[in-house]
Amino acid sequence: MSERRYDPQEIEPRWQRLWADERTWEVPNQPVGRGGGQRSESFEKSYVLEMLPYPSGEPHIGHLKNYALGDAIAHFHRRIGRRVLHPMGYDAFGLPAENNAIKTGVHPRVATDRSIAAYRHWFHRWGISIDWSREFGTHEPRYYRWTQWIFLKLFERDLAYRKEAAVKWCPNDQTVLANEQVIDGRCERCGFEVELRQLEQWFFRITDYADRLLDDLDEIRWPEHVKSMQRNWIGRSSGAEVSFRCHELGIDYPVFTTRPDTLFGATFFVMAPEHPDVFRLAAGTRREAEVHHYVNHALTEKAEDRGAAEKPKTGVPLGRTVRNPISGEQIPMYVADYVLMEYGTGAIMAVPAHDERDHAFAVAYDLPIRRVIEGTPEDGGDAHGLPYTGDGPMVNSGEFDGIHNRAAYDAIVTWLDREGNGHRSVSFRLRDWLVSRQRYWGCPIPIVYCARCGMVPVPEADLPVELPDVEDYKPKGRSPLAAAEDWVSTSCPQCGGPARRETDTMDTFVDSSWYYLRYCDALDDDAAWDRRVLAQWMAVDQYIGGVEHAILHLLYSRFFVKALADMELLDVQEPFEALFTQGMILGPDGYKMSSSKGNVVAPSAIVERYGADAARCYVLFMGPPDQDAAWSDSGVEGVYRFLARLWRLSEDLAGPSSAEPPLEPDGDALTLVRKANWAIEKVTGDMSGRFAFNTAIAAIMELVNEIYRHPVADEAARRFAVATAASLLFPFAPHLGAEVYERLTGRRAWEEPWPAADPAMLTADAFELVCQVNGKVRDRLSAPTGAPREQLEQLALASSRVRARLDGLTVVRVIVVPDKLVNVVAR
RNA sequence: GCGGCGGUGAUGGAAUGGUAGACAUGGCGGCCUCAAAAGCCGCUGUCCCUUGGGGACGUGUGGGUUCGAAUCCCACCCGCCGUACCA
Repeated sequence: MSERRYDPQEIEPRWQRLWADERTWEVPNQPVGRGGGQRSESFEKSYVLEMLPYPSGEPHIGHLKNYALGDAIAHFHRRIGRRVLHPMGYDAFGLPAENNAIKTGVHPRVATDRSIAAYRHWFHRWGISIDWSREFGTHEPRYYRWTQWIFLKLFERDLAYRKEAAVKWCPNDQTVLANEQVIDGRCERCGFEVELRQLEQWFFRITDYADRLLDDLDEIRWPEHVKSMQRNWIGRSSGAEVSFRCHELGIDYPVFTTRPDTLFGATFFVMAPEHPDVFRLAAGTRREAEVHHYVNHALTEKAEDRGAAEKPKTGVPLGRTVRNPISGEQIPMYVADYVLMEYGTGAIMAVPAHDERDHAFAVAYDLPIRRVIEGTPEDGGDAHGLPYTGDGPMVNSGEFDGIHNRAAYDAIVTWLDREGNGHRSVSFRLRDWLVSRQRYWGCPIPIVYCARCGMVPVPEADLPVELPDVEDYKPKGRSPLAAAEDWVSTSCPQCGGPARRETDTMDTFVDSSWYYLRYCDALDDDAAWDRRVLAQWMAVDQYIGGVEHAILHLLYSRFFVKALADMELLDVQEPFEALFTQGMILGPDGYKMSSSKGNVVAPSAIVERYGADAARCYVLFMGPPDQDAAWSDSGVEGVYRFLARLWRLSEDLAGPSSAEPPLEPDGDALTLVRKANWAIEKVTGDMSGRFAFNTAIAAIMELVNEIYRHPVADEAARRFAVATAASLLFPFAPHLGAEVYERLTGRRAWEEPWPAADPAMLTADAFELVCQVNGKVRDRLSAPTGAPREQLEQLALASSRVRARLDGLTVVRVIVVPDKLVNVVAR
């Protein structure tokens, strides 16, 4: 054995230099000629993409896992003959760089570019196969020029609009937030409790796409839990809108209900404290003061307290009544904080007999409870207990009595429609996307305000509206850009008169909602992309990232693609055909890594100690890649030992002779050749379809172990086995894979087609026949492969161990599974 | 509450109707060495029979389907993630 040691610090930079010098991973676009430009038939494309990183400091271990995963897939796709697009960029705008600027005075651009340099360095050092010719940061004017262009396209189609609304405001970050950025009533970034503010802001009309965003989930290969999160978030429920008329004021109040069948049971009516008509309704009644007091209290209450699950129901009467359109009775109106302004119409019909919340309220305020659906025990419903939310025949419902409530549902909606009192309706939980932010480090919104012309879009030719430098980044409730007077003050593109620029910037999720489109045509300075070039690559065939983006980024991107498709700017309906969500790497203590816990594992330290290959292999070997797993130092050492074992084999066997399998191997050589073919089959299977990288790597380990177990086998067989191990390992540990493969074959692993197993080597002459008696293993015998069932049965019945178990019993039946087992059933 | 996912040795995990525990970690023993490191080889689910070998048990719990169940079905317990006074 060699005296030299496996030294990744020598091997890895050598290959990295070669790949950089030769630009190995660059893939040019196909020329787009007149008329043509569609995807060429001569190759199958594969767009493999990991979520782009937000550059902050240095990459962490989660990045390593993300890119190790994507790179393995990209390499595998290349070697099975696909043309692979595997680009990289940076999600470079955002609050952390800006907050850092406030603290240190360093311009966010400087800090961000420094981080980008670090990320780029490490991606090279990890040996990730990236097409660097397409790299960009979303903070570069050559990119955000087109972000602004998309904004204008949305504005043109009225998909971007400005309106005043009660919006979520983070008092710490001094900016508004999208609904999706509020977690449990707190800012997802800093954890401060959000406040409601009435402000005029920019929105994207994502709600126009709610139905398609929901329905098209069925068309994409995404993990079920991510789809389910999106379905939840969009929250479609179908029901009816029903009008309740207040005669005293002569106003119709519509409510949304999913249970029009219970309309006869609506015995009171409740409005949200935020409902704009609450004060108007109470005005002049003896309840006026009480209503004011209640509403003011509700509006100042913290979101967290108000939403508390076990909170008792409170509310006050408005002193008015509305008419139940179907029963004709006048029912009292209330204001209560359990009704939400943001959902439905901000008012509800209350059916205490068949809704838990309405029931609790009715009990607290002694309101009438009228059952309209009879519960039946076989429906699982208590025939007497209320509230009853199950199904059953209608009662107390006039002409609808006696029919099943599901049938009554349709009948009542039809009746409402005919009488002009309501109609079928669908309600969504999804709100429009609030995209403006009162912060500096983001993409400027390309709009100017002119005293004469009003809101005017910046002409396309004037893009980009460049982000100016400012002195003071500190947020003061308005964008720091507002202080850049020279920049704000401009002239109107329409009339030439004095005008002022929009000083809000865009939510950074806007930047990342289309970056994968730009990669396809990253160098195009005349357009965001050429539709024909986009057609060569889109959609992304495999997207890989963290589950934390299940709603925000993934929903916004889907919305963008649908909106752009409607504008005939691209030809797909979904951006990401398949999605893989990786699990988190936890600290060695099993907790989420955080500097405050002191359990952070820095990839730089691991790579310096064990090399990039060992680090990459280990994060893939830890367990199924979609599962969380705790870091283990001894685990990475084990993988390093495995790589070193393979490397030492190549030391012994290096040389110019071939690594072709021997023609007619026997004995140890045959065992080795078979094992190598078994590994090819196993790794190929683990990588196609499912991403069982952990078991793929385990199979290569088995192969290497087998080679060690047969040190005196025929050299041709050993060379073939080692070269095969290197070839299979290449997608996971590209440096060592290339190194060993070249030593044995003189060729480059990435230029080789993926190996195909020799079917003749996948089966042996004999197999181990498992003999069971009544389902329990009693013996294992060697039997010839492909033997007929009768022969296997006889073999098993001849076994003395089997016979001993059958003593005194009668054989009832014998089950034979060819090439596997025999089960003797005896009584 | 609703939706999704999961529960297997000391540990990460493998096995998706056919030999439970691949592979790796940790542990124990051996070889090499003056010694150590590295490396190589072997053993390692639990309990029992006092061990050449054999037996029983064993995949959260209880039931079911099946010749055969970690795997399929029903009920329950526990954990994680998302969401929630959504009408």
